[in-house]
Amino acid sequence: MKLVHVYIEHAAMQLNRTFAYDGGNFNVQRGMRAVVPFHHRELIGFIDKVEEIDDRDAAGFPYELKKIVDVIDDRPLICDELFELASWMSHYYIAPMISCFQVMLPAKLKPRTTRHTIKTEVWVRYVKSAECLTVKQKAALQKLRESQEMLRSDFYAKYKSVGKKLLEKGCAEAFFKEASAHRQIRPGTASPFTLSEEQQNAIACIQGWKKHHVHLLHGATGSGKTEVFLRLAQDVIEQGKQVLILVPEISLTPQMVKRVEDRFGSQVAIYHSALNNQEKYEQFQLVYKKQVKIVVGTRSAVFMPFHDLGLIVMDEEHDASYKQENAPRYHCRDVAIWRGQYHRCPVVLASATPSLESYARAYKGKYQLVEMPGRINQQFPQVQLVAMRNAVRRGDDYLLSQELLNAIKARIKRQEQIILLLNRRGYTPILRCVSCGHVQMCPHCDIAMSYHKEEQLLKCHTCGHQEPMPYACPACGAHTWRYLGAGTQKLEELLHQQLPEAKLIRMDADTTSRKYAHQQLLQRFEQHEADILLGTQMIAKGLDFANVTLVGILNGDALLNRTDYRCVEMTFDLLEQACGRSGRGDKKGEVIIQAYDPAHYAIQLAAAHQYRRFFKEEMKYRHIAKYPPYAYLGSLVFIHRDQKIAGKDAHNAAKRLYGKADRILGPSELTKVKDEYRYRIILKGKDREALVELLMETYQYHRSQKLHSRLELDIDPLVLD
DNA sequence: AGCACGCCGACT
DNA sequence: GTCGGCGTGCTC
Repeated sequence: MKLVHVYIEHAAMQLNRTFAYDGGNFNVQRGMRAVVPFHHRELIGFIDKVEEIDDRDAAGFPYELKKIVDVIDDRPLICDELFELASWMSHYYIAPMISCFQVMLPAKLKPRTTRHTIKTEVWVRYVKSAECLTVKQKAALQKLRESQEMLRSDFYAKYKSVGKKLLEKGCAEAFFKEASAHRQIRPGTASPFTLSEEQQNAIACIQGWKKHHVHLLHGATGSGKTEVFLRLAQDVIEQGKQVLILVPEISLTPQMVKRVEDRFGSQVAIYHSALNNQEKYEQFQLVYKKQVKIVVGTRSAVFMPFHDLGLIVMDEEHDASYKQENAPRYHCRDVAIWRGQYHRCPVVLASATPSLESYARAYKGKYQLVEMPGRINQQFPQVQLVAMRNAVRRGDDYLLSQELLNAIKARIKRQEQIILLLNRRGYTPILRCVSCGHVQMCPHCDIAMSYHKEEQLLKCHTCGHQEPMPYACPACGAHTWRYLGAGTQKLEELLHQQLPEAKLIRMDADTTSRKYAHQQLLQRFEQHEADILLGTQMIAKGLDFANVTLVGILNGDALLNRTDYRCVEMTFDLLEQACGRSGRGDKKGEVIIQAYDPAHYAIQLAAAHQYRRFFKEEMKYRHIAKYPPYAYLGSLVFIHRDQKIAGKDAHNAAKRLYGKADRILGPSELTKVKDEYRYRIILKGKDREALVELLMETYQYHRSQKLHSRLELDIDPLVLD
């Protein structure tokens, strides 16, 4: 008989082991999904190992082997490569196998759901011709015959009554087909640009390595990295292989998607989180059935079922959205490099501001460092720093200095466009009672609520809780409020007062919640329907508007006030990326950075575009404090609705861990989120594998003690606040 | 999770 | 003698 080992998903128990079943007469292979009986119910699981055993041996099992109810797939959904990848991830990120399978698949194919939810659509095809047809009917039938098959709705739309008649007469017939992405066959149109010497060099450097290798393409903003990717991709496609291009967030990089589609036409699949389940499933099928050559996608696209990858490109490789913040907490970069190694193909990590980890590896020679320091248009924007302390002292608005205001006026006069970056949503973040100093906090999180003037609401930016703006102070009954800080809504209002003639578009989480809102707003800006684009950090990256000659960064050092070990790096990235939005066309660009601490090295070096010096400076601090890339981090967060329980479990765990890691920090209390208290312990270690073992051991102990708090592990955490 | 099993007290 | 309330443990 066939002994089949199956991974099962179960809500309460994180089952990270297989269960054995009798495979019966089913065609069973590793990576297929199967319906199995499990404790009085039927569940869907993933088949792991299949072995042929003697029936007498089966009788010797300490438990009764149940029969598989059904096998869902007729070929493995998780191929050998992805199975191996899942095993690696499960260990590397300390996550259950089943969660690794889950993250690889679009929701429609995940174990919970059954195959019945897969959408089908009605198609029509040619059957036969007949004598009795009218001229119109004959013409319609001929068209159908030429195109072999058509979507019934399209067919009816084209030939209303004629189409129905043809079906009635039996000349055409309807049939069901699984819905798939509709791709018009269109060739790539855009002709390649002439390459600069720098671009040619970069391509030669990368192609010089025949086998798998990781390359770090450090190219200044506007240096023409995209064209390098497209050339490399073209070459790989001509060899008959596939290409994966990863981008941080598709809605923010519409221009990248457009350029790839223009060049390669219908050979491209797009995969990102804004697609609905059906759309994701359709794009997944395009790759599974080998119908596309290139995938452009966000983090989750790194799991597409490729069979012959020839190149992986990761644009903006430093971006934090490549890290998944729930289990399995993988970093897309690690997975991309793993797959590159498996397929023996080059992996190109690209950024104007590489992560310190990647740059350090390139610096040491583990990756090939390819530099493109110049800009295509040969000019960098001029950067001006404004010390806000002085500006406020002489009477400027604390949001907008006179220098920036004058510069904006000058651009509007010259019909040029402006991007303003303010890293804060809402109107004024904090509402404080003048008489008693009360600040309204979110009832579920220990975080001050933000005031949104347009809707007259207080919103919590952590959990989304909203409540109407209180008239009287709940603490003392007074009704004079003081507004502290300023957000995008407030800035919009201020600009309307100061520059009543200027048209502006505001872009933040509040104006872009609708699907395609991003693209629409950006398109309107591109067509010069507004002079000013005002937004949060979502507008700092990837945008390419030739007519923008001024970028204003309103609170250049806001990120520096955070407690996170990466806040300085994040400040540098944000400033350097924002600078890159200015002067991308023929006109000279300018950048104005307002800051309260303009002497800080992150701001000074970003203003001077000195990545290398920033790298060396910041690495000193990381070295002293033993932070990445000098050490690995592990984070343990204990969570419970009862503060005492969360705190006690965390302290006990810290006691047990003491002396086992190179350094241990905490437990420190984090802010309450969604009514749950959280305590974090941070471990630092030189040896990642030892850290993994230690975290795993702690987790198992925590489970074996049946403690009530929930323990969340994160190895290589990116954010620690 | 969710269900069976078993231990023990209450009640016919 | 038996019914049922809840704590415990298992799921191929």
